Amino acid sequence: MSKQSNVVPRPTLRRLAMYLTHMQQLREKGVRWVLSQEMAEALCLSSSTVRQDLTHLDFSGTSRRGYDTEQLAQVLHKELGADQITHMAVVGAGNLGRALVLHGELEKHGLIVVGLFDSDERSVGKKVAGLTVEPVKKLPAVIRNRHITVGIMAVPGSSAQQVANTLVAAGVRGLLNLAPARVCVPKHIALVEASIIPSLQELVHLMRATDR
Amino acid sequence: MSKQSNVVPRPTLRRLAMYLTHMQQLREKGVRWVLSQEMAEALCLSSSTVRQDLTHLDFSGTSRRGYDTEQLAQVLHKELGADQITHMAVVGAGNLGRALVLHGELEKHGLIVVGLFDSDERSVGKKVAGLTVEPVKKLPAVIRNRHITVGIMAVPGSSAQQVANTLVAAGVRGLLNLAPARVCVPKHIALVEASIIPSLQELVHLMRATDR
DNA sequence: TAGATTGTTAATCGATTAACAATC
DNA sequence: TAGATTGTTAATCGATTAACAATC
Repeated sequence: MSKQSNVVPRPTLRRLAMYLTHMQQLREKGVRWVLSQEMAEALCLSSSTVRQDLTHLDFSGTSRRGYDTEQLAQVLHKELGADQITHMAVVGAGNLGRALVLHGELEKHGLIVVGLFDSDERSVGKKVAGLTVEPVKKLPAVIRNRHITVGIMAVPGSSAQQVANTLVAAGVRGLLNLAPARVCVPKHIALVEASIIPSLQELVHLMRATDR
Repeated sequence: MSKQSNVVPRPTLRRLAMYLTHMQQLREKGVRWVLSQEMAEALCLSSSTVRQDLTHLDFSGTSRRGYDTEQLAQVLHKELGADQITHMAVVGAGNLGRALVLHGELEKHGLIVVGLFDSDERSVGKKVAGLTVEPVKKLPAVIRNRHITVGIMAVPGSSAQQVANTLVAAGVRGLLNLAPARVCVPKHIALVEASIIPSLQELVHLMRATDR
């Protein structure tokens, strides 16, 4: 009945998102029940990890039958905040920033881009899928007026920290950093890194390492 | 002289990429030496973590002076594979896939997109920055002919596993998964996940959790 | 009931942090 | 030399895995 202690470890959190997409796929196929062992196989995990992860949810399985896919999908949906609308701002109207605005999948998860900013005068005023690129100096006012709680940074590495500071000062409570540079934020601000270049560098190293 | 044991832990690897961009920024400013403590502050780490990480490199600092920024940049550059050209294929010519092809920064790191594929007939033949979108069925031949070693998956979650299988069968040795679904690959294939939607779900959860 | 699967507890593994000896 | 910083070793922390009792 009452929620678990509520501090979901980060690695678990990432897997919860995977469980949700997997449940949605199973439900489309009409599968009602799934075993921890089956989930583990589908997602390259151990069944132990799956069961441990699910203890963080306000949810239980049934011995010998496994987990109700619909119920699990619902609980995960809520746990990952998809039951509420989140307003986001994208900073950086380059190729990546524009791609995000055009990305239709976000809305399915309650995520809406309601602001697009760029520091380059020349791109200000351009339209991207119904949104107009606005200058970064308008950011603080827009963040407040449109109730934006998440900032997505799609800027060059050299300006990443400065943009992060601006967003935090404007009042966002979470940052997704897509820039190829680490940023520092106060610890009450949630930060997730998903930069592509560092990920590719990691990948290339792993490939070399297995060579030898 | 001889390389360290050469199994760089993943968390360390991610930080090595950060150290490299930081070194490049310092060098632009003309900074010759940097202390582990200074690096730690700039990147929100502990100096202990920085020193531990650097032990994985074929490189040493100097007591009381710190690390030579140029030398460290060089060693990191090499360690992360930027000294060699890596040919990559992007699968999925949607907004994200096209943004990657147009992303000018990749080449600075020795990363070149030499193939762009899509399963949708309608986008086949279109040009994106000098590359022509090719049908997925040509993938195996192209991977071989153009010496492609990395596959970047920018496809819907529902087709992610199938695309991964195709890429692996075609002979790539590393995969960057940008699709919102976990994929399984044989263990000799390097895999890095950098999907945006799961990252945003993680972020939204973290924001909620700190609320309470 | 018997048997298989969950939920949970304990053991293992790996990464981070702390502490300090070696070094410049 | 004295003092501060690196490199390294040991202690701590956290996540994963293994094992098993509870449950259906």
